Amino acid sequence: MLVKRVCLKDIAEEVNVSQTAVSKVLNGLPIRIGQEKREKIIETAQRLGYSPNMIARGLRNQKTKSIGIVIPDMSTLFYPELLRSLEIKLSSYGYQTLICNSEDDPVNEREHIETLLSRSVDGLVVAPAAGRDNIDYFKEIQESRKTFVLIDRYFAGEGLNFIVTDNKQGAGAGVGILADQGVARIIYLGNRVRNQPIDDRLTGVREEAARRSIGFTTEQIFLTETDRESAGATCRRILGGNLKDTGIFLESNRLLMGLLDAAREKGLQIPDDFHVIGFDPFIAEMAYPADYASLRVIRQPFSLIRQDIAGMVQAVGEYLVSSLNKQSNRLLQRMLPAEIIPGNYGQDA
Amino acid sequence: MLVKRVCLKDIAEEVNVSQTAVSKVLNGLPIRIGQEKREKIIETAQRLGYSPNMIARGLRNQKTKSIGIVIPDMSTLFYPELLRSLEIKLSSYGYQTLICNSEDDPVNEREHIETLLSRSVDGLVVAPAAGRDNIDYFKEIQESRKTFVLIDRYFAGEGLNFIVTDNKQGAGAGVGILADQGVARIIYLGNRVRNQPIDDRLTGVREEAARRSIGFTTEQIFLTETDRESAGATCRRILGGNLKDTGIFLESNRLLMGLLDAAREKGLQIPDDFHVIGFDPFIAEMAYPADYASLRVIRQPFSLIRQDIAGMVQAVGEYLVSSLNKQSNRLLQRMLPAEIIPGNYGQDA
DNA sequence: CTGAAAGCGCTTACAG
DNA sequence: CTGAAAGCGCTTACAG
Repeated sequence: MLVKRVCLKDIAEEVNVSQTAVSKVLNGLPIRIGQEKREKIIETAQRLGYSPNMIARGLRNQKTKSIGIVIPDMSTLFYPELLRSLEIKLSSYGYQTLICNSEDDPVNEREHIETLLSRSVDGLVVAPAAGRDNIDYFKEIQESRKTFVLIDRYFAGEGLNFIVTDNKQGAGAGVGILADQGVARIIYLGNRVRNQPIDDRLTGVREEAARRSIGFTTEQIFLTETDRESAGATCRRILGGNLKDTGIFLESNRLLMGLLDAAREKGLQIPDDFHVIGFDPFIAEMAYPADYASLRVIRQPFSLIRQDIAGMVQAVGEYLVSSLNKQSNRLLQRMLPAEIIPGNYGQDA
Repeated sequence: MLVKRVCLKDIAEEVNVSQTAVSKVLNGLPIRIGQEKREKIIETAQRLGYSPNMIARGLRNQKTKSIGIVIPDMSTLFYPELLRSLEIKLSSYGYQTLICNSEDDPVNEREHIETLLSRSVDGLVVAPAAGRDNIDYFKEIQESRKTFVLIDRYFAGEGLNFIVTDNKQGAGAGVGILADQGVARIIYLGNRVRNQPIDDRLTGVREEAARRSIGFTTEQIFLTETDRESAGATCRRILGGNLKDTGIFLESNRLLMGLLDAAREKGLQIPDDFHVIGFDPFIAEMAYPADYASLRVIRQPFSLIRQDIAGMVQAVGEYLVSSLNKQSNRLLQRMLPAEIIPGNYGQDA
């Protein structure tokens, strides 16, 4: 049989007190009641296995103790990692996580947010999908005083809350590493589909290159689809040219395998034939023979620029808690510094 | 200002009909009402941006159109991948995914399930944490006729629903591959913390080894903690012994990096000095120099046994839909075959 | 056929 | 101080 969950009324009848009394005692609210009755209520609740119906409570309180999270992608380790930390954090504050996957499509994204809103989530954390389609929609939500924050990706100058990596700074630091390796010329490999954070990376490279008088012109920027095939094709063009004192800047770790595939074809190695730096540790899924072969191109590990996921999650957690409790609704726009993970040039790998 | 969402009553007042009429029209339920009024209702709902409050609906219907998912781990690519497919599937059926992370701890697991239940999820998909602590609890839930299914991990002979990989069959197939490579002796590297699926793997190896008269005794089973250090230490002991015609069977992909570290230290290579097969494509997070060095131990890619994640998700999806709609509550215990991903021995890697 | 009213399980303002 | 009653936003059995 479908067992009915016990509710306040059941306890009230059992103990012979009002439902109000039960509610107040169980929630630790002030109420004058005999010690004996109080204990009886608590004992009975325990015995019957009472646990409050959060749906009813949510309807009554207009608060559900839940947070909606929308991310564009679960196929790298980046968002799952972010999700995991966020879930642990929120759950420690008693919040339930509702996740949605937009698959980087603004239409999906919007539908998912509508659903989350119809489920009365108390707050929304969104790593927005590609494009600017939903900016006005986000503004509406934020202006409705719903707790709202963008994570990882943002939009500049739109007055939306965000917590992201300082991509410009990180990219600049990466150029510094290349310069230390004697690079005199940078080739930038980026995604064709643009968004603010990766534009910031490009800006960071351009500005730091200028500051250090490293050659960097428009012809040195290559944009590509991120699938391995396309990235590989683009890289074959890059690697076909002159590579003397060249550092290749990878806008994201998704582009690496394509680069390695192309290098392998041409018999080139890192760092012997060119230098590399890029954003975020990449993961290799060692399922296919070709992967091993391509990884061999890396004769010595290069440095990486890593986003501070833990820091972002920490910041989001703090923001949610403060925003959810108080009515404070001030603008929050934070950029967290990226970190350099050094390779080991000069040592034996 | 915190904008109030529009509700049925608002529409009813605006159009001057009963709330009942609005509800029925909007839900496409049979109602005799003038074409004009009907259109007015729909138009008004649209204009005011009405969207039903799922919390209220959930309370009234005792159904929330939501599914709770509890997984033990988000740090490999396995569960995120599973989560992603599941979320896409469920969302296509109009179900919201509530996820929780037990961190492989039964106490967390139980707390999370309590929370999910208090949120009136319609169903529960659980990849159970280590140990058997919650078996009785799971039984209670399943017997209460709540839609309930274990995924990826299960308990034999307990009458609980599950959809998992046929680990015994997969492991046996793996032994076949090793045999084809001329292996005459198997060393089994497994997790110290046991559960049913990995026990099945061990059984599969044992039975297939016996069938093929491949040496496999208790001394050839090594159990270890799964962290890289511990696995490495265990593997140093293994690799210190005789390795002639030896195939190492890896119970899970988490053990690989330890094996590679140990092999590198000892100057051993695959397949020159020993053979390997194991469960699931492993991922390498290429952040640290040592990872590259250790991966070089693999001179030629070995074969892998892969679980059919897409198949499991498909099966779970089908089960949920049928169980949620009908009152059919029959026992579901399915094992999906594993697949071999061939390495490329004999070719140049 | 139709719409007012009950009720899902809570919390809390308010009448006694 | 206390507990009955209202109300959160829905759906649907039921009285008219």
